[in-house]
Amino acid sequence: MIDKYDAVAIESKWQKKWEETKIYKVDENSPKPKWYALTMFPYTSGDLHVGHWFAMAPSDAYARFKRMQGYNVLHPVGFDSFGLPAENAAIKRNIHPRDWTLSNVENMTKQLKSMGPMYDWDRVVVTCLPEYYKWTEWLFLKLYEAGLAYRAKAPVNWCPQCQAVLANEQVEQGKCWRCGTVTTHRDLEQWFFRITKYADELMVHKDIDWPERIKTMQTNWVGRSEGVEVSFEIERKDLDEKEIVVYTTRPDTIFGVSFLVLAPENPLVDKLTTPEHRAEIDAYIEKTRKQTEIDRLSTEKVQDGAFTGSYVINRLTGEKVPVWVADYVLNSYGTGAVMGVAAHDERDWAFATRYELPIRTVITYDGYDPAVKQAECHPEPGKLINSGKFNGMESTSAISAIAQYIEEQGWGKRTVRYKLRDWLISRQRYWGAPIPMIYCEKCGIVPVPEKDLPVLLPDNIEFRPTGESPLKYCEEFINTTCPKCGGPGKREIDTMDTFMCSSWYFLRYCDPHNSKEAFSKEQLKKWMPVDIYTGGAEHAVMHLFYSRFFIKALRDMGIVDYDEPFTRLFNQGTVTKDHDKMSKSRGNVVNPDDYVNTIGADTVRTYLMFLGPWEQGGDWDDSGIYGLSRWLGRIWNVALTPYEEKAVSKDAEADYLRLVNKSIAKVTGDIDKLRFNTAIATLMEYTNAITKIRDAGTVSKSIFDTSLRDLLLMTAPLAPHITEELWSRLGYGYSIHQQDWPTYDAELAKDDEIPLIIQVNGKIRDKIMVEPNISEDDAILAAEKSDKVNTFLAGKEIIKKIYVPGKLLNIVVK
RNA sequence: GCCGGGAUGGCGGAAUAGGCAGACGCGGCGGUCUUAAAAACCGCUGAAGAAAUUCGUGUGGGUUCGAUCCCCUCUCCCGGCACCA
Repeated sequence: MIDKYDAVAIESKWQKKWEETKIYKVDENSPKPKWYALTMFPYTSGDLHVGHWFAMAPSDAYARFKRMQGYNVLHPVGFDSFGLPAENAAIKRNIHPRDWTLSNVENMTKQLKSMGPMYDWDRVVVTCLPEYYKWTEWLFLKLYEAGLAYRAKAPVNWCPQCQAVLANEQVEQGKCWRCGTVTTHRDLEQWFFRITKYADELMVHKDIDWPERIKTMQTNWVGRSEGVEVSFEIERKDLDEKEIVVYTTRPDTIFGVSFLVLAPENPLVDKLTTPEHRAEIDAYIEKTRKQTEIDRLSTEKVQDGAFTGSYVINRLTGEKVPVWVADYVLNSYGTGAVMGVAAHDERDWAFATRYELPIRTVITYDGYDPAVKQAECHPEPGKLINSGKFNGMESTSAISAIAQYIEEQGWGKRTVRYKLRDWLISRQRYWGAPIPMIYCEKCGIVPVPEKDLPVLLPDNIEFRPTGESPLKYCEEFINTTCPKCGGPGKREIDTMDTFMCSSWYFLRYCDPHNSKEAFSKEQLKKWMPVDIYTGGAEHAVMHLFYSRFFIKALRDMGIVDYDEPFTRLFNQGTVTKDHDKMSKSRGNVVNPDDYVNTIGADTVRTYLMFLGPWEQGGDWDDSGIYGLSRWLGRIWNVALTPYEEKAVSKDAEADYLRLVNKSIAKVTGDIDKLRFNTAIATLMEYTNAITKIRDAGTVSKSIFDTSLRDLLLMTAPLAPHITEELWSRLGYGYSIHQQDWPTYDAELAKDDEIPLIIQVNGKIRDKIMVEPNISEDDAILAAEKSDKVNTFLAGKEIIKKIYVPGKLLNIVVK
C-alpha cells in the first residue's frame, strides 16, 4: 500500500533541504553558457498575491528548464522598496517607512520561498538599503557628469494627493498613475534626465525580440514628427518681437491659413494683446488656468479661445491674419503656436466654425466645387489650388516643395519634433534615494564627491507630506560643507523617483555584493544582456523605457558595450476572478497562501501555468485547481506502484516508445516557447498513457522505468517538490533539479502507419490506415476499396483527385 | 476618434505554410467501491436525428477541390493612445 500524496509535508521538507544544500547557488565560474532569466522584481507592498505567483511561477519553471538544458542560469530576485506607497502606509500606521518596508521584505521572502523557486537567496537586492542606493546616487553623478542630468524650472505635473511631482510617463489620462488623482501643473525648479537625447534610438527596437504592442507604444510615446518651423511677420512694429514661429507638418496647406493660434501660456500672448482686448484675454487665460488637465484634454469640450487684437502677415500670400489664443494649442509642444487652416485640419475647422473665421480651400477633395461653400473639414491629400505657383501639385509632394521654398526664402526651416519630454526625477518626499547634490552660495551646484557616498537618509525625521520635501526641516541632513570651497553648503532636499532605482537593478543582480563598485565590468560582461525578461505590460513607457535609456547612457559612457538591456521581452497576462480584475474594493482577491497551505505549491504553480496561454492570463476558478491536484496525485500513484511485466509485446513497446518520444519533443518545444498550458496537457496525456501501461504491463520494466524517469524530469521545472520526492523514493540521486533534460529519439517517434483522410467533394467520408509515405496511386487504390467512399462515388463522374502526401485524398465528382 | 489584440461546446482552452474542429482540464451524467456520503477510479459528454446523415469556430459575403485559418463587410469585447498642429 502506498502512502497518500501529502503536498504540504513534502514541500516544506524539500525547501529546507534545497536551502541547506544550496543547490540553487549561482556558480560564477561555471563553464556552461550563461542564461539570464529575469523577472520584474516585486514592489514591497505587503503581501504576495496571486498575480505575483502568476508572474513568478512560470518564469521560475522556465529558468529551471534552461538549467536542465545545460545553461548556467541567473534567475535572481529582489525588492523594489523605495517610494510613496511605503511612505503613505507608514504614515497611516504611524511607523517608520524603513520598518514597514523591511518587514514586508521579510514577509514576502517567506511567501516567495513557499513557492519553491530556484532563487539564490544570497543574491537578493533591496533598493532601499544604503548598500544599494549608494550606487543609485553614483549613477546619478555619472549621468550628471555626462551632461544627462540637469536642473531646470519648468511647468511640471503635480499630484495634490501624493504631494509630489510626476514624470510625464506617470500621468495617465490626466491622472496620477498611482492614486488616480487628477493632476495639476506647477512651475518648479527640478532635476531632469535628458532622455530626449535618445529619442530616435528609443523609438527603434533593433535586434530585440519584444511584443509588437510594447514596441508600438514606445514608438508612439516618443512621437517623432517631421515638419517645418515657419515664421509669420508681426504686423505691429511697436514690439521687440518681430515674428511668430509656428510648427507644422502640413506646409502644403499654408496658403489656406486664415488665423494663428497661441497657447495660453505662450509669453507672446501678453505682448500681442491690445488694450481693447486685454480684459477678454485675461479672463480667458484665467479660465484656462483653473482647468484641470482632464477638462482641457477632453474631446467633448468645445474649442474656445479669444482674439488678441493683433495680426501677422502670411509671407507666402502677403495676407494679414488675426492672432488668437486657445487652449487647444499646447505650449509644451512645438513652438506653442500653430497656424490655423480650417479647411484641412479638424481642430482648426472646429475653432473657425465657432468664431466664424474664414475657411479657405487649398486642396481639392472629392466633390469639390468652388461655387459651393465647403461643408466639412477635409484633411486628406489632394491637388493644390489657390496656392500660387504650387497650384496643381499633389499635396504629398507639395509638402517638401513648399518646405524647401520656405527655407530658400529664409522664412523657416525643416525640423523634427518629439512628444517625448525629459524625465523629471525629483520627488518632494522622504522615502527615496537622496539626490547627491550640494548648493553653495559661492560655487553654485556642486556634486557630492564619490568618496562621500552614500548620502544617507536621516532616520529621525518627521516625514508627513507638506508639498515640500520633509528633508527640508532636517537640519543635520541639510547643512553640510561645500566640497569645492569648504564653505557652508545645503544639500538637495528632494529625493529621486523610484523608477531611477528600478532602471538598473538588473545590473546589480550581476554583482550584488560588490562594495567597491555598482558592478564590476567582468560580472556585467558575464551575464548581461538579459536573455529573457518577463513581467506585466503596464511598464511599457515607464520602467522598460527608462531602463533602455539607462543602458544607452551607460554605453556612451563606455561602461557597457551593447545597445539594449533585454534581448527578449515577454508580457504575461493578468489573473482575474469571475472575469473581474482582482481588487480589495471588489473583495475578490485570491490569496495564494490559502491554497499553498492546503493543496500545495506544486498544484498552485501548475494550475497557474495550465490556466491558459501565459500571455493571455486567465480566470481563477476554485474547482479547476483540483484537476491539477488530481494529476499530480496520478503521477504519485503511478510512480510508487511497483511495475510488473505481464504480456510484453514488441508492438506495444513500439507504440509506447513512439508516444514517449513524441511527448518529449512536444513538451520540450512548448516550454521553450513558454506555452506551459499545452506542455502540461501533453504531460497529462503522458501520465494517462503510463498509467494504462502500468496496468497492462505490456512493455519491459526498463522501458517503463525510463519513461517514468522522463515524466518526472519533464515535470520537475513545473512541480519541483513532488518530483524531487518521487525521484528520491525511486532511488535516484539528489537532486532531480541537477539532472539533464531528457532527449528524444526522432526515429522512435516516427509513425509506421498514419490515418489517411479520404474526402469526396471536400467532405470527409472515410479514414484508412496506410504507411506514411504511400504514393498517390496506392492511396487511390486504397480509397477505391472503401465502401463508404464508393457510396458517394456511385453514378458520379470523377473530375479530379487532389492528393496531399501523408494527409488526405480528395476526390472531386460531378 | 486613432492604433493594437481578440470572439471556438455548459466553462477555461487545443488545433492554423488552408487539410480529422473541440486535445487537455473543469463541470455534468452514468457506473465501481461504500451501510451511506466524500475521496478515488472507470465510461459517456457540441447540436439535431432511430439511423444513414446533416448542421456547427461572432455576422454577412468572397477566394478555393477544401476555410476556425486567407481577403472584404459589419457587430461586440479587451488593452493602449488621445487636441502633439
